[in-house]
Amino acid sequence: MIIKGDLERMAEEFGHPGGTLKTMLDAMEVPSHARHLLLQLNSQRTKGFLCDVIIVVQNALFRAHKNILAASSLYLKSLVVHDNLINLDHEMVSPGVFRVILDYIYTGRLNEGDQGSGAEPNLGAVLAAASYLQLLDLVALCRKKLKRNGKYHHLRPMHGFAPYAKIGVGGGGRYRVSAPVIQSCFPGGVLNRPPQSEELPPHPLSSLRSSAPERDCSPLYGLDLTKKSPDSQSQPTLSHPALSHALLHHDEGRHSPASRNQRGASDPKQRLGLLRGRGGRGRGLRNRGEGAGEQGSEGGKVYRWVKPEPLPYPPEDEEEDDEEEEDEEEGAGGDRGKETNHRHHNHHKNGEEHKLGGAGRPGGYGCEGEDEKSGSASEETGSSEGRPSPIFHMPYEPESFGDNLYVCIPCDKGFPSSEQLNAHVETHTEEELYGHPAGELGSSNGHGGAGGGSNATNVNPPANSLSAPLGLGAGRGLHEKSHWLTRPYPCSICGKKFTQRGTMTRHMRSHLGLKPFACDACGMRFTRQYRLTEHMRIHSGEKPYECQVCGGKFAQQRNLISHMKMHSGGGVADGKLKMDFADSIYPLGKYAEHLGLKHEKASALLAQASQHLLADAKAMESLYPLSKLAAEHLGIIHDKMDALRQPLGPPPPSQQLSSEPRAIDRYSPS
DNA sequence: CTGGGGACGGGGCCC
DNA sequence: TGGGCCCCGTCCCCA
Repeated sequence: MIIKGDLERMAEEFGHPGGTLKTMLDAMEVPSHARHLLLQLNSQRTKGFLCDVIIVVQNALFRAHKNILAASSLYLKSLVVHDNLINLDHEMVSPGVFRVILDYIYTGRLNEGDQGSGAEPNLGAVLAAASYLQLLDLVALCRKKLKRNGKYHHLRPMHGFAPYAKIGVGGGGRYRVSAPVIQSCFPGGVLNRPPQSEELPPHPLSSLRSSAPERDCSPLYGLDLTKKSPDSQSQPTLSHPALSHALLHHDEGRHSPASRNQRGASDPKQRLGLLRGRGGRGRGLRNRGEGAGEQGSEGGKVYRWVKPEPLPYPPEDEEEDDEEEEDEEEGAGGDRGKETNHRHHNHHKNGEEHKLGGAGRPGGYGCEGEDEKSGSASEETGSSEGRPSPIFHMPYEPESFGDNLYVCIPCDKGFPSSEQLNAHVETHTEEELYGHPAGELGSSNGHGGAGGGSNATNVNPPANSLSAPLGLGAGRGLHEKSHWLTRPYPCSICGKKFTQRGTMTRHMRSHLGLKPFACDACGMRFTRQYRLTEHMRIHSGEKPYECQVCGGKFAQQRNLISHMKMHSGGGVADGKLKMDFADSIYPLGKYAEHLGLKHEKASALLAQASQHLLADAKAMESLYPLSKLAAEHLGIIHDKMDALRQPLGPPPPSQQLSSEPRAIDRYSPS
């Protein structure tokens, strides 16, 4: 499998050129070792075992191993080196094509898909995607096959980029991002790049070979993306969107201003790729100190809301393991892409493999309650891109559903491409959506409640109910409709709906374990910078929030609030009282500004305090100044009123509630 | 066992 | 689009 040339390159890659080669060759005493190793890796991928990276391709998620991807392509390496989630431009790589590519990476075989059907992937698409992903070996293989098929000449003028002519073109395409890293190796750019050698690649991981010259030829490769800078303040600025994307996420983990400056430079979808780790989450799985997370168990799978069905394949895909002779015709390079289709049947052994969340997700994101009725692609209308679409994906076995990877939740029709699915979704009228006979598509039991209690809403979300408001009874349908209209941003993993896209994106991070913000002190990671800011107070010992009743200090404002509720005997029981305060405390709000409190917050505290003061004047006074204002509002403690008429000085240090701790500013990207 | 504090996650909302 | 802040809620620890 690994031939001499590969080992030379590997030796060079790992810094042991020349003399070490013999050692490596000698070490390969079992000729099938490499092959078996790859088979094992692929098997692990199909099971999701030890998969440490998720590749998002449009609406599809694939799981894989960073090492494999990194060894296959410098471009992929740059993406996965610090991110556990990478997002590929779906205009460059379709899910179907990427599935083929991923199979190739793990097997060295190129499954060209169903060429006859016209459904992707086809060689041209694979070629373009391979070029984009800088899988040079695959590029060469595709070219060879295309040439053999007499099709390559159609692509050749564009050097294989014909289907994606936007690449490298100066203007316009909305998703015209991430020109392949190849570009940097050829100053003329991708489109000017001379055709690659027709020499076929020897090994699916032979980017090891390509890495050396690429490092030499582009300053981009001078960036060591594999090394975290101990000093987050100095980060290179990249003009290359793809690399800047990759770097961006590294930077976000370091919170450097430079990284913030990268905002907007990369594909917005790629910004989703902020994965820093998949620490175990959820109650009872606190990942203190990071690294507690487990990987989910799905591998190389795409996700959609479908019910897992009994699979026609055995759970293990070992059928491939034997003894096909490769390199039957390609000489030194060793063309691994046999013409025979080679598919890897991924199989869920149990429902757990349908979870994305992995550990800490009891029940996972089940797909129960819905039948799989994969239909055929037929509708071809416009696109619903850019607007909410009831399209969701759940773990599934690509091979189990043929090429119709995209399933419309309402009608369960499958489509070979997201475009077709989006087009199909367009055909669903609102009347259809809410007039659907109840129960036909299953019951709804998850409303994705607003706020709080993540467990209650994230566990076992019924696919159909969470993803689309279909199949509902009249009354319930209206209710769901209101949800749908007021929460137009559904999570593509669990289907929970959100009022704002940003909230949904943030929610997605939690699904994927995206924790870009790392504590330099303990390594703990957070999904939000604000959380890190809070957390840093643990290390700094800063407790800027002080209870004016008992003098207790708190590092987190919310804990002070909670504490104040204790003082006030349980909080505000009368919501109207709270509102009355909120509506009438503008002067207080002004004063609250001095305290760093927002108007609403001040009113809430005031309301809480006031309830207490009605029974305990001492506490009222102790909440000074808020309580005094409250007292004024309530007409009590009149003897304090004079004090309020005096100019407001700066608040006591303990009341600078919103003052962000300067000591930890360095942790803030802003 | 209970209450309080510490710490953290998720969602809403505004900027 | 993301950051910042707030709120709700939870878990864990400890007295």
